[in-house]
Amino acid sequence: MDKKQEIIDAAFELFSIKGDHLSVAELARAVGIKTPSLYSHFESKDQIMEVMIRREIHRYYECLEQEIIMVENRSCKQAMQRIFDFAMEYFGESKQLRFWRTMPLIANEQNKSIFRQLIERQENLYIQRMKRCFQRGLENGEIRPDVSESALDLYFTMIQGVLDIMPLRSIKPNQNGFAANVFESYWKGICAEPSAQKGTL
Amino acid sequence: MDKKQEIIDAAFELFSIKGDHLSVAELARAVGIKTPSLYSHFESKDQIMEVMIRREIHRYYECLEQEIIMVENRSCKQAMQRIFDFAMEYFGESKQLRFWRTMPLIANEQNKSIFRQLIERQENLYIQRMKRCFQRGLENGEIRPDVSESALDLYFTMIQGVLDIMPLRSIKPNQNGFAANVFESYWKGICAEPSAQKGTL
DNA sequence: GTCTATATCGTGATAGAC
DNA sequence: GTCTATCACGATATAGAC
Repeated sequence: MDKKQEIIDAAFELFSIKGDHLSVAELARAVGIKTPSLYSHFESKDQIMEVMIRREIHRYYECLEQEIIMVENRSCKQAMQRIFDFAMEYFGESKQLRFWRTMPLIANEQNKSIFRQLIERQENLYIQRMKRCFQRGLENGEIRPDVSESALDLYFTMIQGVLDIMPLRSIKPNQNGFAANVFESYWKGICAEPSAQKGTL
Repeated sequence: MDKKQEIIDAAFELFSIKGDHLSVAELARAVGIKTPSLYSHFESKDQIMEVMIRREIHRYYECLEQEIIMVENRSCKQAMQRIFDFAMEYFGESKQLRFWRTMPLIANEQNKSIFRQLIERQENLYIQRMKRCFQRGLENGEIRPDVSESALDLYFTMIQGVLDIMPLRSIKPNQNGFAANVFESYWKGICAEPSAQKGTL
């Protein structure tokens, strides 16, 4: 088995728990070696962090990309719902949620800047894809014609916000009612036939 | 002037920039004394952190409370808009946004637990108040009668989400268009006469 | 690749003089 | 209340044997 990989895996685990406070000693212990041995695999702690964070960012947007491709010929509602659900599933793993909350706050400014740019680029691709999905909904009449494009921004903010609010209120990702109801409320606000939609309360 | 207060102020500034990495040496320098002198005012670094964080949590919910009282006899839309705007103003100060992002990630588990409880209690009061506002909107016909209570959760998630998304897309709080448009989209989704609302795009 | 031993630094905190 | 001097500790990292 690949020790390098093992180290990165353990670094991810520890980082999502202890954030920047993870020490190389803990990391070494987690993979069953002594501290100096880490330095046969990596140059520095910062390098380990960089590789680990870069991998997770890449992994997330890779999965997201695949989900989007899979729903490209579905209805707008189905697509938006699926991508919403995907975010809930991915971030439902509390490790991953903590990773993304912690990552922007790391001390190393150089790494921080690298990740910012990486994410901004990926995020723009994601926005473009969802914009097309939204347009499709407008064109095929799923979405009311008077709905502005800001409703798509409301969609993005909803996803982020649900992920903030659920831990704040101690709602577990399993209790899926909260997230599902919020999405229904959102969709009801932009869909063409509000009276035809089934209420959730 | 009160040195104790000065220290807390400086701790807030530094914490919102450097998070948990702020050192007592920096803190002492910031208020123009040497490290050991800090310990005439406080018992430990953890205590300084506790007082400082507690103060900011209190300050925030105090302001929020006042805003809510001020809009209690206004229309539902005006009230929701005002509270939304208040959040944008408060967190528009990047210090405060960083404070609230960083605070849940501090290392000291005991402090962390104290703040969790403190916030959860305040947050419940806030939710109750907004629930009443929402009910008012339903009763006086501002909000469509078929809108479920989850639309209020969508409101909360929107506020949180806007605060996440804006820095992610490098949108400055001054460029108020983004937030304002998202709120309009939200309101359009729940208000009684969608055709009467002015679109924003 | 892994180890023991060690270097070097920054940290939070204390003792004790003024 | 503030200082100088100092401590104990844990951090990252390196040297060099196996």
